[in-house]
Amino acid sequence: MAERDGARPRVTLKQVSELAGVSQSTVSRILNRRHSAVPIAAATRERVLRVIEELDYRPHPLARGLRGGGTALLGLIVREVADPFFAAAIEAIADESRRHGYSLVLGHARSSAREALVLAEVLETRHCDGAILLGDLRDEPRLWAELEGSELAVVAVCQGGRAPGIPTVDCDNRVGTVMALQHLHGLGHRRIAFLDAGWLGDVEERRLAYHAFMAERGLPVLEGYHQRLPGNHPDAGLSAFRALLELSSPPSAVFCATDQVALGVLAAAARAGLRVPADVSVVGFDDIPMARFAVPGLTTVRQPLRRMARLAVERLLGLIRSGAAPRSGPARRERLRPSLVVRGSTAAPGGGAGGAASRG
Amino acid sequence: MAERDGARPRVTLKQVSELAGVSQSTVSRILNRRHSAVPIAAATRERVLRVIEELDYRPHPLARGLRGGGTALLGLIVREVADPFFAAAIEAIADESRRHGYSLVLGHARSSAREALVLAEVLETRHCDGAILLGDLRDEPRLWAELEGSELAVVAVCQGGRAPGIPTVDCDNRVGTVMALQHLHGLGHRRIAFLDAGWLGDVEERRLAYHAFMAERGLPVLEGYHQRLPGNHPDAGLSAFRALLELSSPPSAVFCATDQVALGVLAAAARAGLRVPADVSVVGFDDIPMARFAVPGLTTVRQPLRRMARLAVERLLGLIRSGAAPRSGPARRERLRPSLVVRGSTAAPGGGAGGAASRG
DNA sequence: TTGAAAGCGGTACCAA
DNA sequence: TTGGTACCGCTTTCAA
Repeated sequence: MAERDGARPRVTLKQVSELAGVSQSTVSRILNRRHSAVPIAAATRERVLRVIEELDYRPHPLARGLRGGGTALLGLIVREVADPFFAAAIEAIADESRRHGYSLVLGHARSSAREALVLAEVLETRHCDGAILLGDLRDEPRLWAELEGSELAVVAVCQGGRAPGIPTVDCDNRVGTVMALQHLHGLGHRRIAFLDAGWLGDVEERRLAYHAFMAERGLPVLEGYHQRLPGNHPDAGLSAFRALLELSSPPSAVFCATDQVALGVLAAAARAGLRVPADVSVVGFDDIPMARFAVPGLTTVRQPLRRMARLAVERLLGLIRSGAAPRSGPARRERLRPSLVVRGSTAAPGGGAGGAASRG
Repeated sequence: MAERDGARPRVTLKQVSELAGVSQSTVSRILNRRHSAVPIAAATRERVLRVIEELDYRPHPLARGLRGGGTALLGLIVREVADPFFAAAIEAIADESRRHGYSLVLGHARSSAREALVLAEVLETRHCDGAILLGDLRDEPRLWAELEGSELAVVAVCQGGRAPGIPTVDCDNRVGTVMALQHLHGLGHRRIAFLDAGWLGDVEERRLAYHAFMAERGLPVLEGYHQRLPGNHPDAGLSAFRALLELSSPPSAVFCATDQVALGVLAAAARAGLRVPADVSVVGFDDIPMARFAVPGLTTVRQPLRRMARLAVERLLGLIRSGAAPRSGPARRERLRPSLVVRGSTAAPGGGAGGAASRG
């Protein structure tokens, strides 16, 4: 009755060694067989392994980490955990990490000086063996400062802008945008509007690509055709589409920087009594799970998420294994090719009563 | 050139103490002032704090945890990270945890013996000070076995079924279901179908509540009115709704166990040329972010997620502070009251050409 | 082929 | 009020 009731006090390496009648070093060696420039007697190993089994012994990760063995923990810093695209990315990264024996520590990066600090603490220490930056975090100066000074292994995913000295994995937003616009253009659309999704991340590249495409083809970007949204949310897409309808010459197609925005546009169109795609075509970007189930199904550009996750994790583990991150000079940037997914939200213009312009 | 280039070798407690001319104990005490049954000279504290500042010293969490100080890490075990409802829950829990200085370690629990093991390792060790189980994990025997044997502080959220000896926070699914059905009933619906969403979690309580409600009011649950779905996904809702349309007497309203399923129903209705709510009313459950932007807006039952998260984290921290979890007997179960959110997907029956029955 | 022992960075108990 | 010091559980030389 002396000890806390039901407290199974944890099996230690020492106990294993004693019960097996060997030294701790021996047990440790058997556990980490990779370091075996040292041979071990088969009989000894046998015996030790049996004891380990019997006692259901598990190495203490903290102790291990403290001594320099790594923590099997990867930090994942995300701005918006609940965003459908990022949620899917988190899932993919978590799966991929686990395939390699790592768990994720979630750093939710909602802007705020104090929070960024906490986050940095999680990172900077040896708590995590490495970290993945998911999404655009350029507006987190403390984070970058912290990263700069540390030798932590870091990889960025969907970072949008370049991260100094940090290997990056993202999809080729320019190519994706061109795919979307070519699709619309091919259907006969000329009046194509663009809704961005705030200033963050990949959105910027898509915006640039839109303007480049329109200029190249000599398509007009009328006043108001490029709507600036306050953030990446259906709400924003909804309002922006309304603004589009107020224009003297509304577009016949809308290219949205993200699916989230596009879903808002679909909602707005429905509420305005417009039919998609008869009255107006809509294209998104990302191919979030919901895109398939929108009404109508959303034509969009798919990011190869699993492959991106795999690549990011592999790069990160590579960095970890190879010692530290030589955070200097331009780092490798991996750009995966997206693909166009055509669903029901796009069609040739004029299928309805003359496009969105016919409204009112 | 002896050491790795750019490796800032980490400031330790010892260095601080030496530079400040005090002992390690003193520094440690100043850092953890809560344990101060011990007074400390103001001058000393001053000096030490300055050195800490100067050296930008941060305690090593691993070392701290090893000695028993806790890791400031909470394990979060989730089945489906990318599910919109759970993603929102993760966000809420992450925010709440951070308000208390804790980070989350993500355990992605997709069923698989080996994975559950890895997960258990993360938990069982002192890696995490406690853990939150999010969603139904009853089919993870290894997890429960592990939990049983450990003294880890654990709280379950949206667990659906009871978890033996584990404090639980969820919403009152029965009340929520009744709200939804009363709403439909009040609008005049009598032929109300139910789509479950697999067998997991809260769904079961909603199913029971549906049958109870229908029986009480003497409403018929015709053959096929309760569709069993393979899982919680729009896809499943889509197929199930099609099956509903095949019935000789299709329902005038559909109550879905989750919004995910309801979104699938909305898509299916649109593809079948049915108008919602004129031809058929649809109600969901959860109020995921997308529900507002569905076409039409989805009437649904909202779970008070922030409050649930707050409660869960507080309970967990309480357990952690109070020592261990006395994993025995029935534990407290907190059921929060949901609320009905009426949007455009519900209306009195017969508004269209006679309900879904009129199809074909 | 194996063992002894010195840490890793802190915390906390016991003296002074 | 402070300092000394024995650990926490494991890895890793260095010897034997």
